[in-house]
Amino acid sequence: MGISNGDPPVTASSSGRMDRVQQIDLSIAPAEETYADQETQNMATADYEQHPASTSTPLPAQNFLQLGPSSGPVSVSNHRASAESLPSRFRPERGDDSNRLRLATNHCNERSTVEDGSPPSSPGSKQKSTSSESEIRNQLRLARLEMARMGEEKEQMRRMLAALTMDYQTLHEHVVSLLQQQALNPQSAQAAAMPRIPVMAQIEDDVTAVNQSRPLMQNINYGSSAASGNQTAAASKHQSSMRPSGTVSGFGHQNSDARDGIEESRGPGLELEPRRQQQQEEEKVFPASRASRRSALASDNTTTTNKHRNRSTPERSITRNLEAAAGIEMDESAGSEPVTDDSPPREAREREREESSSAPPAVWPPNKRLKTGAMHDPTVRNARVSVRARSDAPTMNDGCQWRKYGQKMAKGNPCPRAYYRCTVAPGCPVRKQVQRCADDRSILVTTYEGTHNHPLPPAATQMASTTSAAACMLLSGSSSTAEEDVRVNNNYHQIGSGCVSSSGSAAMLSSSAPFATITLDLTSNPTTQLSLGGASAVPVPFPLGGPLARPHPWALQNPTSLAPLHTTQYLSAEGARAMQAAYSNQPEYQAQGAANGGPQLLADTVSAATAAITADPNFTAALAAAITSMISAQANPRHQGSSLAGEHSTSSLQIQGSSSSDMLVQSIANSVLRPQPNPHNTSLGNLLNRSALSMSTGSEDHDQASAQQPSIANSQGRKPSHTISQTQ
DNA sequence: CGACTTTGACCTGCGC
DNA sequence: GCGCAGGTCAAAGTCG
Repeated sequence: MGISNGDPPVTASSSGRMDRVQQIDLSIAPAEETYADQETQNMATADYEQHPASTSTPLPAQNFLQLGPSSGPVSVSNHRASAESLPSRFRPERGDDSNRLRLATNHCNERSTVEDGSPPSSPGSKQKSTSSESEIRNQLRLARLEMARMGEEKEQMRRMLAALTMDYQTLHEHVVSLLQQQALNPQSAQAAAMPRIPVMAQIEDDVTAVNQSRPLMQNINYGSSAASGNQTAAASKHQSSMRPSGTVSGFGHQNSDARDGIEESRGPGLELEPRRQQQQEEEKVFPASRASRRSALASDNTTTTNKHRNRSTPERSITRNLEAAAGIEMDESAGSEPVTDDSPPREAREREREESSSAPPAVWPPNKRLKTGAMHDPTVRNARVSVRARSDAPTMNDGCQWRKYGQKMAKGNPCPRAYYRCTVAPGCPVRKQVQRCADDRSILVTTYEGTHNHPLPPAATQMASTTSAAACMLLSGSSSTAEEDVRVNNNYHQIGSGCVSSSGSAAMLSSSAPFATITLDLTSNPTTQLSLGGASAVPVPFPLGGPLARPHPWALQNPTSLAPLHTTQYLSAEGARAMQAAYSNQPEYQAQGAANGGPQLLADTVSAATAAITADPNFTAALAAAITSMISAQANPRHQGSSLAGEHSTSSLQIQGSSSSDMLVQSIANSVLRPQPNPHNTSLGNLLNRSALSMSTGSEDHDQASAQQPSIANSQGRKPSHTISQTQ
């Protein structure tokens, strides 16, 4: 599946992509990875997790098997049984074999060429030729044996995938039925507000049991778990805290306790013990309360000069990180607690800082971890949702209150970029960037980042919901990854460069590495465009509004792990209508719309965009192709791009509709339309399952896909990416 | 007077 | 190590 287009070299964020490859890719092996230690195929699961070649990162236990929505207590044993064979199965043996075969073949060819050019009558040439022929025959025989073995493995993988898919489907059906029962129950409303529905708790317990029994399976992600499973404790805490109890996020497993929040927020997801340990270690390293730190900084700020006030010292970074990670908790402390001077003196804090810096490397230095564009959680801060819309106003009216806190001139754009912070609630981490398009200054590009930790106004809520779903979908394409310590399950959604026209016809989503960015282009015409970009883009309809009000825990896993690919899909109007119909059938949205009485235009936009994106069966193909491309890019680090949205070049890839589109589309629709406890798992799980299945359907499929892929026409000549334009 | 905007400085990550 | 670019902060200024 190698897409060879000169892509940027591997960056720190690329490690997560490799993890994703391992999560999803059952049959496509990184073409460039070589697993010299063939004996490791027989290694135990734990050994495999620590296999030095299995990932470019030192992160063990990041080999995910994403099964999709984990929805039921059913067939856990099957998962376990299936997983028994995973360690060796998921190893990129095929790629390894392929490489070896390829190398062998090339070797033979080279030899033949050289020898053919030698004088045939020279002494010893005949003998030499005979020996080389025998060698070639031996190599061919070996190659055949390898191929036969690969075929057997392929069959095994197919069977395993089929079993996993069946398990998942069973679980999903079970959960759906339970949810329906809950809906019929008069107490369903209350149950819906429960942070943790019983069935999910049971599933979670089952999955946890499986994980505990099998170390490798710790990272099995059932749908949303995929995202959450990788989340760090801080991120989990952040996520859990970011869900106000009063919000409608049905999947919000609220729990004030950080560690509980990890498990709860992940739903059936699995938490790695090392992550807990990491959080504990972090707390050890930074024992002081976040509030006191903030107070300390505040007090320090008042006593120091402007130049030396709480500037970005490591401590400050830590504080930022903690603040961001703490979410509401931190906000509350900041908002309600007066700035006291109970903080330790500067000397003490510097000492503490030194201690922190000298802490064992088991804990990634927070001041380093935070930076990569994300203060505390790369997923949180890396995921963005952009909205392009024509507006004469300085900023779009998205229903939220914003306060401008900065303005900078961005490179490549004569128009300044303004930075806004949500002021609806104190401490809301949501920020947005507003910048006019350099080409067309009538177009306002608004990029949202973060998740509201407060209820949103009706107008903003709808849009945020859709945005959230879109971001989830987008990011679901990218499996959870593990950055250095794997932090996933962040309620984070971004809009990068997509569009949904108010007419309900055009929506273009794109994401680009290293930031997973979904872009809604409201400036385009009625054709819905789905652009899966750089990281992974999933076409999702976004109502104008703002950041995600109802975050999907699993959604923003690790944007950085997304492949630098672009996929663009043009959805048919028929699909849009179908999806709109489906959308209108969503009780949640109906009730919401009725209660809110929000702008009908906004609702129409959302519904239309959702419909357009999710109804089109071809979307499935686009998604599958995007995932495939992402996997390929992950397998080939050179393909990893780091360009921001709108900066990457675009290539085109023509793909045909997928036969599995119905199910996937339905899953996506569920995800978009029902941001409930784990419905998004469906889409993610199906997506991944489909992707894995399609990838495991044989090498011919791969070859076909590979052959399809690169029709690369760099339009911008920067970092090549790929656009999947679906032909209808 | 409070809320908001402007603006220069600062910090960090990344590429060279 | 240096410079660049993006992002953030907070004092100063502005507005209602």
